Amino acid sequence: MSTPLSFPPSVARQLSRRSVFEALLHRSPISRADLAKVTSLSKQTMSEVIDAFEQQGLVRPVGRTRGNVGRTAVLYELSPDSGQVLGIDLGAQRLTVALADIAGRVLAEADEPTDSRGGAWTLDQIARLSDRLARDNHTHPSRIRSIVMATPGVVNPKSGAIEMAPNITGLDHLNVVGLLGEKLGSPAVLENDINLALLGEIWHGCARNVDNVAFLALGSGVGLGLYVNGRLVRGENGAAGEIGYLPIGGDPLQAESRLQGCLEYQIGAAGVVRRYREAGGSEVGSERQVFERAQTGDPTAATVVEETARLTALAAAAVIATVDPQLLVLGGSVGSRPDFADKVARLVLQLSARSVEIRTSTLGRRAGVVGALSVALRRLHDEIFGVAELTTALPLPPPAQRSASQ
Amino acid sequence: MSTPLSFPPSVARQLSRRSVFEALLHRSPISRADLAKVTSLSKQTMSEVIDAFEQQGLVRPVGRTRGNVGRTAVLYELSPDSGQVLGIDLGAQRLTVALADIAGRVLAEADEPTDSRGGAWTLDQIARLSDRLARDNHTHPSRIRSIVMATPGVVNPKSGAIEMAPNITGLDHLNVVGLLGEKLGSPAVLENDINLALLGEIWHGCARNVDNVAFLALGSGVGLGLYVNGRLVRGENGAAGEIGYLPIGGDPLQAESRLQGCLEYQIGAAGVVRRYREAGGSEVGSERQVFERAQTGDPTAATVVEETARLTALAAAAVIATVDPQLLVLGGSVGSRPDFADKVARLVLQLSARSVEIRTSTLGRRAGVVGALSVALRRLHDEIFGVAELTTALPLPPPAQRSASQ
DNA sequence: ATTGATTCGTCAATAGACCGAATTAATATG
DNA sequence: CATATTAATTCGGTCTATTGACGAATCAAT
Repeated sequence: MSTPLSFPPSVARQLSRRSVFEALLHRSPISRADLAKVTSLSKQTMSEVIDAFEQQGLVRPVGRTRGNVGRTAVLYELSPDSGQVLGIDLGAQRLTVALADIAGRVLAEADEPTDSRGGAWTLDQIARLSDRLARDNHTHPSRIRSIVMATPGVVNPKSGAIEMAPNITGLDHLNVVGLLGEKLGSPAVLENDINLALLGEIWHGCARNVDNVAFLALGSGVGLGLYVNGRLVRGENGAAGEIGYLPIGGDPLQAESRLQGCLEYQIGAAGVVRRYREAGGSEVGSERQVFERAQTGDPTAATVVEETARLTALAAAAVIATVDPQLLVLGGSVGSRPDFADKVARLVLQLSARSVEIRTSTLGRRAGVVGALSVALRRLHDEIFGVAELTTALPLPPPAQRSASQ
Repeated sequence: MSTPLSFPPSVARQLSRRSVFEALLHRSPISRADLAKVTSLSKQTMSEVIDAFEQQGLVRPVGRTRGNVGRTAVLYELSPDSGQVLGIDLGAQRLTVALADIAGRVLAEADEPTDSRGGAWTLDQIARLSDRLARDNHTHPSRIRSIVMATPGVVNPKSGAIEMAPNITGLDHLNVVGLLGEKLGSPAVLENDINLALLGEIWHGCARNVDNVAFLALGSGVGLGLYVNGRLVRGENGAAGEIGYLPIGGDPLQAESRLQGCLEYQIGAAGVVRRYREAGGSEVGSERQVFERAQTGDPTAATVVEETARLTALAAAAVIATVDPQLLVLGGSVGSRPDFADKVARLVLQLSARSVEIRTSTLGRRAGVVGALSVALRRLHDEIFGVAELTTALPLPPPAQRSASQ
């Protein structure tokens, strides 16, 4: 329970390093004098810290100031080759990989169709694509120090293993984290794709600087990412946001509802197609066609789309009533269609007691990789400058406690 | 943005003090030698810290060790009069007040019917009762250093003001925080009563040591408290957990639904009574009688109760699908009825994809005050030993960032 | 070209905080 | 009563950060 480690004076140095690093992260080419001002550390301390950083290869000089009165200052920035991170988005159709340096500068991105054979083939494909990406960018895979992969399905927050990956075959029984880390030579972590898309929107997308966000993704399935109090909500089993199981749109005790979720049975891609067929619509290959036909005047399709929007809005209203987010982001291949998102937004505002801001995803299918990068980056930073042990709130004593005196 | 204060070596001392305090909190009569072991600080440092604490009046010696080989050690405990906190639960019917010392030992508790005139009378009543409680316990109101009050309705998380208090008249337009703090002579904070009941169960009740809890309270109204990632979820407007507005149990666009909430219209106390009347039941004064009649064989009442349980379970299932808690606690005057809770629990397990532990509140109507005490205590601790500025995660740089070199 | 103002960065001195080792104090045990 | 054992203090040394003084490098003006 109680903190196992002592606090030698070096915590102070650790904190100093941390705040210098943070300043470097945000105002990159910067002089030691300015760093001292920003961090309100002394110039002296600053020189010591920067020297250490430079010896470590974390930081490098980039030119000097010019034009100002007074002596010129040496400018520093985070060294791009001091550490890199890899983000992977493993989708059922598409595999995307991106590389960023320690300062969060995105160096490169690549994607290709996912190997449909699944299992070990998929892992091989990931390794190959990542490797190529690194080499094409004049860097070496060994520089990569943190890897995060977005995957559909439920990721167990304790073991980090994939528990249900409906659309990618043969991954549930593999030690994906272990194998991936081994193949790529650095620690890898998995996270649900919707959660990472949400984090992507928070870092680079439409949800910047918002602390309470709900991300509703509607595509082949329906899912929710939750960001509350500035932190991702995973849930006890990693199953937070599995709103396919919301008791909305049908009888939740029915067989289909129990199997794939009451709501998902209706508004998932398969559900949309089924409802269109049941309503007498002609044969379609995918849910996309239903939406396209609705736009070109097919009344049956329009009704199906309308009902889909209504159910989506009900789900959104349920989430809003439960967590009261500041912002609702609509995403996914269906959810981010402008016509559809508009309908949903209008309905949500009618349904909710208080008004919520609603936006559509700006990163689209890139959201997953970007989010993966952001987590990989954060993990790397924590590894170098972590102060996790110090941050926990003072736990209150258990009830049994009674005064020893009197 | 960046940390405004510097880190003189005294952060180290602050952290040491903090961890010594924590150890004192949990293993109260304890010697300096043992403290040194537990915190893994040196005996030397420990003596310095304890000396300072003693001078400050935070700690006091209580006897010595006996019976062991070697020199006896002086035992210390947190001094009960070094700081006290007050918890208040302002209910529509009942006003409860409790006093605890800095170590979380509950010193006294008192309650009486709420002054039905509301507004300023209620505030006066609170001040009077609190004052009496302090004096009856040989302490002085001036020793109280932190006050937290539970109140029904939505509390704005930014201003701390009551925004909707449906059952207590004349409080919404008063500066309750200010007046209360003034009357009682120390800083006061408001929090929603269900949120505090949840925190009460987490501190002293049935949800100890659980990090993801949903507390579903069903009484005159219906509400939810959410505890996620070890923190309370308030929502952007303090309206998280307003599940009366879940689109369950009726048409969410209907006038009643929009006004008081779709779900609440059905399963709130008024809704239960109304449904019983509509189903042909004889006249009843309160929802309680409906539940009692159901138990004594009234078939109409039984049907109404059954439907209430079903809707409650649907709401619970919605919450579980959204946040995936480890534990669901049922509370409130209706929700904690054993017969009712059993029904709901059975239904929830049928409805949810994965099994969740379900318990009923163990603190009952005390939950609110206990939770208020826990928050008041935490605020006091943070005031003395806060390290809040250091705990924020390293923010990632914004997307605009580009390398200055090349 | 010289001088002055201004800013950058280092040096040296000092204070706060920690630890480990040695020392003194107080007790139980044989 | 001597001895082992544990508690607490004293002392010396290390690490970190601050402060003020000072040299170095530049722009601006004479």
